[in-house]
Amino acid sequence: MAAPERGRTGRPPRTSRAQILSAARELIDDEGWERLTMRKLAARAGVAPTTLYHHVRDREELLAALLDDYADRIPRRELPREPVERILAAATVMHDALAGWPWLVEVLTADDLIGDAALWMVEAIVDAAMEHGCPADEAVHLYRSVWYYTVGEILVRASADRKRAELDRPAYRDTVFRRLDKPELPRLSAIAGRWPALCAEDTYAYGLRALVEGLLTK
Amino acid sequence: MAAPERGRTGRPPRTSRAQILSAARELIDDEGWERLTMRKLAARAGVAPTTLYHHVRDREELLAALLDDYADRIPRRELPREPVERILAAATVMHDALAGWPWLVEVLTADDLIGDAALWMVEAIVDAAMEHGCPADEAVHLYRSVWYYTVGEILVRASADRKRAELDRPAYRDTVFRRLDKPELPRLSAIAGRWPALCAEDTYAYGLRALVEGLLTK
DNA sequence: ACCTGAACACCGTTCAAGT
DNA sequence: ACCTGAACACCGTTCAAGT
Repeated sequence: MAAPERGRTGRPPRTSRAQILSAARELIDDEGWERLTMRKLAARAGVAPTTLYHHVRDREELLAALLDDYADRIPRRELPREPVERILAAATVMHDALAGWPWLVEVLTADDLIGDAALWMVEAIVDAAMEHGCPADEAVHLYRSVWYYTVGEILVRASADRKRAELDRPAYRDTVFRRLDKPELPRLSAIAGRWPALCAEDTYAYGLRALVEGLLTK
Repeated sequence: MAAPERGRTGRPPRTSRAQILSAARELIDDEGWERLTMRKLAARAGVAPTTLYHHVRDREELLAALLDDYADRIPRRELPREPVERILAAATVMHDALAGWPWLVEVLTADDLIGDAALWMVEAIVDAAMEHGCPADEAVHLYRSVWYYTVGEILVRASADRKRAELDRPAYRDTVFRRLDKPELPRLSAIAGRWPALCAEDTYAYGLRALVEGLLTK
């Protein structure tokens, strides 16, 4: 009741939530999200660690805020009219957004955390599937299959990249494939040398199209 | 040279690596893998925290050991002869093995960590794809698409389950879908009420079949 | 209202010392 | 050879006290 519109009481703020968020983004880009600690973040923001708790509830809320923020920035693309192509395009927007900041997937993998701001992509996919002739349930299931595939791709690629960056150990896969000349694994033995190169290829779009066409031509 | 076959020198071991691993398994089953700390593990094993480092190099090696161990226990199933069905069956074995201990995915998501013991499943899929007529590269790409889809499904389901278990917050998704009556999201608004139920359905096999058939009928 | 230092209850890991 | 306590360099978070 007595709270004045403009004149607040007490000390004026020196730190804003926005400052904290952008410091957090810097820190994550520099060191990765697992290495974001409240204490390091405070240091970068130039405040005491305890000050952070005036602006965010806890570490988890901070990460969720970063995620929402990022989702808001995803530009809304014009999507093709043809349903199948529309699904592929919307899924690709999701995929590319995640690929740009793969740690998000690790924070968010719950089916849902696709906050508000990202729902238009879900809508696009469900709508296109229904326009193509799917009943509602199937459209949702299609969306979920696409989501599984997309999350998996991002995650596998992200952790492969991370492993590659930590050059200390020579990539477990390589040691596995080196000893790989077993009669019970003829196909893998034959292809062992080319395996790393084949895995490095970007086949997201390829698999996505197959998945969607497979789902729609049942 | 002088090392005797049987008579070792020094104090006899009181702790074995196997004991540590099984204590770790208990701890993970009780509290989840993120909560497995070296100190808690030591307490459960009845030794000093520092003792663990005599038996495993560090926490990461411990987790890798658990993973290898688990992979060794996956029973080798007889797979169908028909290629498409063989792919589906092998993928399902992978899927079910991971579903039984979903934290593994989070440890392992690198494309590779499918240690030695699990390679037969990869072999089965690549082999079936080639028998069906795929060239080697395509067979590998098919395997990877299946792997993405599988990893994604496990991960999304596991973290949804975890969220549900932490009942303190009322599932972000539900709050999102409650306010969901926006004209720009007509499909989602119409289906909002049924969304949770639809997401709870197990559609792994459904999407897997579509993906594989989509990939093979290009 | 906003910020802080001190403190609590933790971590993983190393290393010199004990048996 | 095996095990340990003490110690190091960290965590996230709370809370009473300062301005």
